[in-house]
Amino acid sequence: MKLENDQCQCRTIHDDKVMEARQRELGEEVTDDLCQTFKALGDPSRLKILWALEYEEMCVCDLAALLRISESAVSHQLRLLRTLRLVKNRREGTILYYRLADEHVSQLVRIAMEHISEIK
Amino acid sequence: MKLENDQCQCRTIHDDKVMEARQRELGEEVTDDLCQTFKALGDPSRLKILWALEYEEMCVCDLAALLRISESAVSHQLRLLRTLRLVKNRREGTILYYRLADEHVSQLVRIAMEHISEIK
DNA sequence: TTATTATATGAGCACATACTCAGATAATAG
DNA sequence: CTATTATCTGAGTATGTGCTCATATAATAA
Repeated sequence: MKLENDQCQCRTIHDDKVMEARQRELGEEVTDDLCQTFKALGDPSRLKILWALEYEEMCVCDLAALLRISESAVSHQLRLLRTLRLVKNRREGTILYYRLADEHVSQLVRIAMEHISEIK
Repeated sequence: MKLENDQCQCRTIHDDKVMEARQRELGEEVTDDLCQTFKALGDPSRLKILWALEYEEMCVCDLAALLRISESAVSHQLRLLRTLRLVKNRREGTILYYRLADEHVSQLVRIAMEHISEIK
């Protein structure tokens, strides 16, 4: 058992493991991008929006009616999902129809469902 | 174009779509469980922990040294990950070695990486 | 042009959460 | 038993975030 004090007072028991793990570490930017994606899926309103859009495109009004929250709230969430390129939209007159940007959301939800069904 | 005011002042443009979406809606409990899982992956410290454990089991000290945060902070996060059955541990004397509970975390991270790499 | 409809957006607030700190447990050594 | 080591945990705090409200913008209709 080995003790080592560095400036942040961290004890390190297995230096070799820590060193190896550092080789494999994700960059800060990649980590943050991944977290933003997962965080987007980690809110009930946004997850419901994405789940609804997996089946067919919908407008802001429809999503607000479905989730029983304000259109403003939906719009705020859609902006975030747009920024993360999880949804896209197309305009038809004054109406904006939103849809999933790609297959990844569906895949992520499906795997997470597998997980929660196996641990219950 | 159809206007309909219910008690929560929501306009619904496409009643049919909303009705269909309601049939497919996830239950509240499933939604919350999914969100908790994604939220767990949506924090940089927890994601780094999970990413490290994907390669090999590690103890609290090692993870604290790797992430350069306190052991207490690591322990708090590991408790959450344990509750969500994302990690497991085994005891060897006073040391607890943590590892991933199943394959789902790896799969989720891999798909999320695909997503962020395709949108850059 | 003005009016209407659908959506977007900034500010503010209430609640959630990730950390620190102090102290409690659990296993082992002497 | 006591001392030490590794980990856990509750309370407090600072930051983050999801909503509401008011207002702005964009496309269409009259």
